Formats: sequence, structure tokens, C-alpha cells
Amino acid sequence: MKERLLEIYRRLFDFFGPLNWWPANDELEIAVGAILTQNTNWRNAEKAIRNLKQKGLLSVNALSKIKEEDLSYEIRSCGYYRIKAKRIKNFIKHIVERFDSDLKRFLSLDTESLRNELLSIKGIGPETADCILLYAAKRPVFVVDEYTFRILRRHNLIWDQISYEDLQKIFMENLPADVEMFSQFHALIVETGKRFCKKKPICKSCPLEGI
DNA sequence: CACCAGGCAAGTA
DNA sequence: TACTTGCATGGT
Repeated sequence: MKERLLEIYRRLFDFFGPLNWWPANDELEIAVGAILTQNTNWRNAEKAIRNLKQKGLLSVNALSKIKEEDLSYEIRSCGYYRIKAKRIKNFIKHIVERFDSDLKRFLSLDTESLRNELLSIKGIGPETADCILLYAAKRPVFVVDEYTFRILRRHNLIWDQISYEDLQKIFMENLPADVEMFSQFHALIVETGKRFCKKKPICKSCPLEGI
């Protein structure tokens, strides 16, 4: 499996080149973005982020003060805006109440504790937590997503019904714990999924052909 | 018109 | 435990 994963990474990197994923000014932008993009096209999430930025709302202080209903209005372009406003509020409330509004201090917890605390927040599941761990806290945690399942499944590299955690283990136990590499790999998998591994059509001229 | 996007929680059996 | 459903806008 180790060689297989490295081969996949090499092929995707050769095809797409280095991807500058999740360019953001700070950790809060990444965390909020991770919530806004849940089951949502990144373009729509990005619009909402730009709007928050433009209105000066992208800070722990501002987000803790704004009413949930007003927040939902500001992020409506990304869809699921009412539930996402609640989720952002839950996240911010956790930082304010347990870390004195200091996001950096929250993100400096050890990886296990940080992941568990993130998962304890309603609205943050395994993928969102791992995105925050990898892209904001810079921990060597592999982010699994729908495309990861779909692509590996389509190449018969995993069994049906494998869990998130088990699939994550496959990557983390067979690859060096490298933040930069994990960041690239997840991005490459998403780009591959969007281009070559849609639900309906079979992969065609996919860089992973015959893997 | 249908289908999907960088998920998650709550409800059901 | 293992499905199912609600959440919602905007692009193709």
C-alpha cells in the first residue's frame, strides 16, 4: 500500500503540479472557510468569506458579537446559511469561553486534544476538524473526503463501507507525517475528483488510469 | 430541466 | 449499528 499511495501522489503531482490550496490570511479564515464549504462548492464559500472580510466580520471578536441571524444573512451565498451560522457561532463560543478568545492558544493544544475538542463542537465533524488541524494548525493529519473514498474505491484499493478513521489510518500509517505533503495530497485528490471521478461517468484519461 | 458541490447532526428502526 | 433526511445557494 505504501508504494501504491506514493505512486498515486507522484502521478497526481506530475499532472496538476503544486497546488496553492487554501490561501488565507489567518487561521480563523481557514476554520470559518472549512465550515462554510461543507458540502458546498468552494466558489460559493469563497464569496461568503470575501463578504465577511469586506464587512470586517472575520475576527473572533466580531463573530462573537454579531447576531446569528445577521451572520446567516451575510453568508447566504454559500447555502445552508442558517445551520452554518449556528456552527460558526458554536466554534467561536468555544474559543471565547474556553480560550479567552485566543484562537492561537486553542490551536496550540496537542493534536489529540485539539481534534477531540474540535469534534465536541456541534457542526464540526471529522473532515472539518482535520482540515482545521492540517491547514490552520499545521499538524500532519490526513484529510479524508468524499473524493478520497470514491477514487480509491473506483480503483479497488479499499473495501466498501470502510470508515473515515480507517481510511485516514491507511494514509497516515503508510506515508511520512509531512504537513506540506498531506496538504498537497488532499488538494490533489479533490482536484482529481472534480475532473475525473464524478459520480456518474467512468474515469476517462484520468492520471490514475491503471494504477 | 436535473444534478452536484472541499459534511454534519438528528431521526428512525 | 446502519440507513435516511434536512439543510440551500449557485453553477453547469
